[in-house]
Amino acid sequence: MPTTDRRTRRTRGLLRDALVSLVLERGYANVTVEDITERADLGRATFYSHYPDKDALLRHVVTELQEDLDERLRPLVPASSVGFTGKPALELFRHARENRDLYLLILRGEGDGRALRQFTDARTDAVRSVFKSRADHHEVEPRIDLGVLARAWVGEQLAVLRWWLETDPAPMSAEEATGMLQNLSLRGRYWANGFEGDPPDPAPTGPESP
Amino acid sequence: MPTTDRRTRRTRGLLRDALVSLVLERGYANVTVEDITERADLGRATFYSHYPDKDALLRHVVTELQEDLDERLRPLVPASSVGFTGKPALELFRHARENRDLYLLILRGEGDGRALRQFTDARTDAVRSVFKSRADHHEVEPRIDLGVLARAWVGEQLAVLRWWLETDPAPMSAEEATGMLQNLSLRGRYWANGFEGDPPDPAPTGPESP
DNA sequence: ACCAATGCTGAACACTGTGTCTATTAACGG
DNA sequence: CCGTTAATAGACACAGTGTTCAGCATTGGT
Repeated sequence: MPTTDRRTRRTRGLLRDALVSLVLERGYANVTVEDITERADLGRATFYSHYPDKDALLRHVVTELQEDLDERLRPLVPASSVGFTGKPALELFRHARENRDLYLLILRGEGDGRALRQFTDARTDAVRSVFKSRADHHEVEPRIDLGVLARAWVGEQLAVLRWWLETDPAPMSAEEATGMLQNLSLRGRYWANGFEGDPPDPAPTGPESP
Repeated sequence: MPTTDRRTRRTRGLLRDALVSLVLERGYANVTVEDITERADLGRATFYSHYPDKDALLRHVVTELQEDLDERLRPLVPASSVGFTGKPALELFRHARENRDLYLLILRGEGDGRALRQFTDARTDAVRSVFKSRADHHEVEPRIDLGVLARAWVGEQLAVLRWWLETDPAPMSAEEATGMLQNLSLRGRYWANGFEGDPPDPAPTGPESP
């Protein structure tokens, strides 16, 4: 339900684009409301008739992105709770490529990291619920708390996503990147580093280990 | 080589503590220089005779923390390039527990995420070089680019570290937490989720997958 | 114990950016 | 076509910044 008035839509879009480009250029703290309205070619008063402040604009932009992402992920999730298809990760990477600037802004923690926290937490919740239904469906007992597992997986995902978006020229396709990520995450670092077989048991980590 | 003058040391310490506590209470953007000096019980002018602005203080505090961490990690690194001891991760977690507030501030991306980026990047570089020397030492061929591997591992580590610091009451000891993290990271998500054996090969991810 | 050097302080300063308001003009949609 | 709503320029009080300076207090070295 986008606002009906054409002027409003236009103005908010201009503000969004101006914010994103300016923040990537100078960093969130070095962008003023006047900078934004100037680049958007709008009066400063106009800004305040849409958002109470700079933070509110950023919050709105990020929330919008999340909703868009959720919509694209929704049809994929039932499938992924059955096997390890890697499809949600692929869709995330595609979505990120289509909204590269905004994703970079978020992943770099601009705006006091609030955007990144919001994004991370939302992803983590979604991932945890997929893990949960997968565990139930296959009747397996997770060896590690699913909340922790979800956090670790999201941390891994977003670190690689940031690398993939920042590296120029593009190092690989979204398919290749998520395939690699999937292999690393499912098989583990021991395998990824090039070793064969099972990793050694972790060294005893008591207060005095020889 | 700490500054010799006792007054200087005292003042900088007070500023550091005031900054950290205030940022955790209100968020970086909602803390003014006057807030800091007031809590530290110092004149506002004093602040500017030490740091040009708020950002500089935060940068300094984070850099100091990094140097302290590096010093504690240095003796452990040669050992860890031989096997997968998990000792650097354990030391990181211990260091974080001893500097809980500052770590929380960093991991939450306060201060436009600059601190977090600085911290993440430094860790990533260190980890990559360990991976590199391990690969050389054991003469194995990494299956994934070591830079990517390092980023993923640091992303995983810091996500779990943040969870461990934020969860109250403390869910487990540093030894338990890093042991769990090590198992997850080395053996992978397939194992951690409770499945047995090797994960299925990733589904073909071409433009048209059935 | 002394004292030159250095750090701390409060007050005043100009300046930048914020958020609000108002009267006016322009564009919209039904 | 017209009543409604959005955009705008300009003015306003205000909060926080970063600088300066003259005084006072603490310091470390001799």
